[in-house]
This record gives sequence, C-alpha cells and structure tokens, in this order.
Amino acid sequence: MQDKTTLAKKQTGRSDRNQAVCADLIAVVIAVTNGEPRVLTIGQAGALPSGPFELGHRSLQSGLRAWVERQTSQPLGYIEQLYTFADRDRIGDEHVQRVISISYLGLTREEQAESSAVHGWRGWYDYFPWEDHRTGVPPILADILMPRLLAWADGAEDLNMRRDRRQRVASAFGLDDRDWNEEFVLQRYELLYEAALVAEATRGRDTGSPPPLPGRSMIADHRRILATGIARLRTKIKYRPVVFELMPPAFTLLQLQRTVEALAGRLIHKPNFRRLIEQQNLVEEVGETTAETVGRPAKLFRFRHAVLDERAVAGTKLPLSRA
Amino acid sequence: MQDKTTLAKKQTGRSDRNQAVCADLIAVVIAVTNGEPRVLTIGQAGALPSGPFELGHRSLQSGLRAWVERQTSQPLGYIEQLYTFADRDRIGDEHVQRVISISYLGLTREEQAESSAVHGWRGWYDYFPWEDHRTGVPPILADILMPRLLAWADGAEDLNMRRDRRQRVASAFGLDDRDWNEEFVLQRYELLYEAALVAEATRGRDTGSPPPLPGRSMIADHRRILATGIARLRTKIKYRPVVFELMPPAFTLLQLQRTVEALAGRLIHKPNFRRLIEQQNLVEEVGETTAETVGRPAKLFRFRHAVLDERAVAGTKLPLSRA
DNA sequence: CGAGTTATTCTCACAATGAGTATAAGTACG
DNA sequence: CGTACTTATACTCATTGTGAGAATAACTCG
Repeated sequence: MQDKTTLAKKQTGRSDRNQAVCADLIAVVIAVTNGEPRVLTIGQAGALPSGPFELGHRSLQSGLRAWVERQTSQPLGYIEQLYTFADRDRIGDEHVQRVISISYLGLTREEQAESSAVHGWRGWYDYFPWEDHRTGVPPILADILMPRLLAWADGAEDLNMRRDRRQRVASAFGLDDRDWNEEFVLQRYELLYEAALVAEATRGRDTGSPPPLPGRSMIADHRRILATGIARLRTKIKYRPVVFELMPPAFTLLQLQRTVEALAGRLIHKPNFRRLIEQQNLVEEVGETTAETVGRPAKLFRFRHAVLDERAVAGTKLPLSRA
Repeated sequence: MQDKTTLAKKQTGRSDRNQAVCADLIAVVIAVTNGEPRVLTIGQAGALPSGPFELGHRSLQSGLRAWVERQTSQPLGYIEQLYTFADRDRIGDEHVQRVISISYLGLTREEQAESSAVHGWRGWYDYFPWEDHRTGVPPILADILMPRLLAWADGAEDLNMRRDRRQRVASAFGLDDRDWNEEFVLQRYELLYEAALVAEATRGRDTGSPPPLPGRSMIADHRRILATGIARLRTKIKYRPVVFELMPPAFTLLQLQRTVEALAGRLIHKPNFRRLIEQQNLVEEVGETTAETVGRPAKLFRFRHAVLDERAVAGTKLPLSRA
C-alpha cells in the first residue's frame, strides 16, 4: 500500500521534493509567402521564439502564445504540440538544473508590415537546403552530402555498423530503388548530425576552423526542433485540412497547390490535385476571378470552414507526383 | 538586442528564475492477452504508473522506464511519447506549484507470473465500455449514454450551442449517416466529461451521492491520458507495424487479427486482413502449425524484423469492415 | 490575329479495397 | 468410419482510388 501515500502526496502538492526543473516553451511558427515556406525567428543567431513556462500562464498553449506575441508581435492562429525534450547533451548546458523543452508547431500568415531587427521570417530551406526537391534533386545533396554520407557510412569500423549506416542513409535519402520520402526530415537531419555534417554537431569540440557545412545553423537544438516541425507538417497536410491555415481568405487552386508544394518540397500533378480538392468538398467558389498576370483567369475559392465540424478528423489527401 | 541576453541566460543555466515546476512521467502500458487489451495499473484506485522526472534520469524515456519497472517490475519494450499536459484544473491540485505531466505509450506482452497487490493488468474496456464494438454497438452506449448525451446537447441555453453540441456528438459517436470511427476515443471521452457523464467530471463538486456512471474511473486525469493512448494506438496500427510488439514470437494469422480487432474495438474481414498482411511481407512462416482446439491447424508466423530497417516508416494498413 | 500562358475538363490504365464464395484440413461424436 | 462442425486458406468480382497524360477554354502580349 505504499501506493496510498503516493496518491496523498500527489494530491497535496509535492512540496517535499525539490525537483527544480524548469520548462521552456519553444515555437516553430510557419507561414508560406509567395510559394516559400518560412519560419519565424528571433535574433541574429537564428533562434526560435521561446520562453519559460510561468506560474501566470493558464496553460502551456497560452504560455506559448504569450511568448511568441511578446517576442515577435505576430498573432498566432492554429497551434499544436510537437514534442517534449529533456536531453542533457543537446541543450548545451553545463549546469545541474534540468531543462524541459516543450515545443509547438504554429501556422499563420505573414502579414507583418516591415521586418524588425529582433525577429523576422526566414525561408526554411535556408536551414535545410537538401529538403527542397521541387526543381529536382538539390545539387548540394547530390554533390556534397551524399558522397560525404556514404564515406561516413563506410568509415565505420564494425562491418555491422557499416551495413546499418548504409541502410539508414539509403532509407532516409531514397537511394537504390527507393523513393524520396519528403516526410523523413528528422531522420535525415539526425543522420547528418551523426555524420557531423551539420555545424551544431561539432559545436562543443575544438575543431580549429570548422569547414563550411550546408544549411544555416541555429542555437542549441532549435534546428532539430524545426526539423521536427517540418516533418509533422509534411505528414499532416496529407490527412488534415491544415494547409488552409496558411492561405489568405480567397485563393486560386494553383496558389493552394503551390503552397502544398512548398511545404512538401516536391511537385504535384495539377489535374489530380484539383480533382482531390474538389471531390473532398474542401473549398467553395467565391464567385470572382483573379486579374493576375498572364493566362486564363482563375476562379477564386475559399475554405469551407464547415468541414472542420463535419469531420473533426476526416482526411485531406494530396497526390504527390513520383517524378 | 534584448535577445542576446536571453541567449546568454539560456546557455548558462537559468538559476535566476525560480520556476519551481515539477515534471511527472506517466505511462500508458498496453498488452493484449487472449484477445483483450489491457493496461498496466497500480493501486486500487486505478492509477497509471508514474513518478517525477529526477536529476538522476538520463532522459525522459529512461526516467519513465525506471519508474514503471520499479512500480510494476514489468519490463518495457517499445515506448513513444504521447502528450504533455499542464492544465491546472484537471490535476486536482490546489497548491501553487505547477505540475507538468509528460505521458508515454508503452507496448509489451503480459508475462507476469501472478498478479501483485500493488499493480496489475486491467481490461481497457473496463474504463471505456462504450469503445468495444466487436459484438455490435454496446448496450451501454445505445441505452444510456446516447440518450443522456442528446439530452445534454438539447439542454444548452443558446441555440448555437445546441447545434454545436449535437454536431460534435454526432461526429464523435457516428450518428446520422456517419460511420463509427474507432479513432475518436479522446473526443468521445471529452464529450462525456463535458456532459458530466463520467465520474471524474463531478469529482470536485458536492453532488451528494453521485449517480452510477458508466466505466471504471481513475485518479486525477489518468483516464484521459489512457484515452489519449488508446486513440494513438488505434491510429498507429494502421500505418506502422506496431501490433507485433504485442504478439508472442510465433502466432497464427487469426491471433494477429484478433489482437488488431481487440485494439480497434471492431471486426475485420478475414480474407482481406490475410491478404494485406501477406502482400506487405510483414511476416514469414515459422514452419510449424498449431495443434490448438478444433478446426484445421493454422500455420505459425513470425514478424520479419527486417521490415523495421527496410522501411523506417512505410505503412501497415488494416482493412476494417464497415458493418 | 497568332503565339504563349494558365485554367479547367476528360480519359484511361492500373492498383487498392471491400465483400463474398469455394475448397482444404482438421476435430468431435454418433 | 463417416457426417457435422470448425477453422484455414485460396480465389473471384465489382467498385473505387490514383497516377499520368491529352484535350479544350480563356486570357495577355505584341
């Protein structure tokens, strides 16, 4: 019955323990502007908006909203929890106190007047140049990263380890007969980290003048958190109508497609995309057309907000081309 | 540049703040025995294994493993993070100190010799009797819960609120022309909570002798966490080969099917299930057959562990019948 | 007006899926 | 020992979903 006492403690506030943990809230806030996905950052160093969870906060979510709005004055719409970390090694903290990082993914639209010195929107492919396959395989991947990754795999002492590494590289980057899977963002980042092909992997060590490595870096483990957010978003757009959080009130089907392509980092077959959106009844015509540049004017659509009620979870499927 | 100081603080351990938060690790550990899904609990009251995250723990995961093994001496295999909560109201804690609950889902096999007084396995449908649709719609749902839910929906003052409630009930419970979706476990629980149809919803209040409400209750918000775990598992078995974590080394296809049915709470078309499993190459023949009870003996299969390497994420789809 | 550009509608082959039927190989028991 | 019953396993078939490409419509530009 040691269990009864545990319960008692649980219900009377555990003042007997001094687990001085502190909890950080970290936000990955995404917007898509002109067909480019962007992430909200603060400071020069490249950091995600974040701050400690405080007593005044009503909930984790509201604490996060408060920090983001204080640091960037960007209003937040949709948010969802990403992951909670507490690894000691990655935090870059030598002190004894433990930090728990609770990360969130937020989706908005970039409507800021002018960019500020302390915060701004940065293209997410600046941080992950190997992730953009819209115009084919990025040169940086084929020319620099793949050779280095394979060298790293073959550089393992153990035979089993070599096989394992090659296996993981092949799976994550779509080698051999496999297809490129845009969802494996985190696995790819973790491999590059392991192979010391991203700057933050060698941060603690004294590597003289570090060689230039691909992709912009971020403080602490923020780039890993961003990778987690991108992976989640790329997965989620396939079964939930979250893309619309990133769209203006009215948009053409091509604009919608370009947004999805920007997120997925790959192209979509236009007629099939259109078919899927329409047969799922996700949008309705506004009644007007765009007077944009050249070509036949496109009808404007708006998101049918009713679908959020109709099928709380349903599914939005997106046809991604193979080529 | 207030941002530079923030960074500095971040990297030198934030001893300047006294955010005395404490973090709890909570485990939803699932096994399936004889076609019944079960959850690992401690104590009489119905509690999930849990304990505070401590300085000695290497990571959140290892801290969780330590607590579960200490409290239940049940070894843990597969685990994944579920969700992090910090709601004040639901914790049942009047004190100022904040508690963050980090929950995990674990999958194992029940191999305990005899049950102990302080811990044990309980059928998960004891807690959620309305979730088992393997033998049709549970009477408790049709006879008791649905009428009460509809009464609750119609009891709202505002017209919009009435419509909204009816809408949510219909969606979560598959009314009208909608299908029952076994994945909406959490939404259903939340609705029942809102409608005060689960015991823990009226816990704080002085409701004299509370009427008997369906389903066994749990301490604090543990039942909600269990609902989250069930929902996650029901979703996940459809695209990842996690069922095998719950299976013995060798099994027949029917045993595998019964396990999936137990988790999903609904029946599966046998030939289609078989086809799906085989064409995905998830299993291989052991070479023996079962000498079980009656009927033609079934071949024994084992999980092809190689698939975990081959497609780190791939997909295991399961055909759920509509009837 | 013709070339170029984007929008929009169809067609078609093929894979995936839900449902049902038929046959095989055992056990139980008169 | 043969018949009824039970479970295993193998096919069939209709329908839908999906990837890919062709055809047509409606504009702008010069």
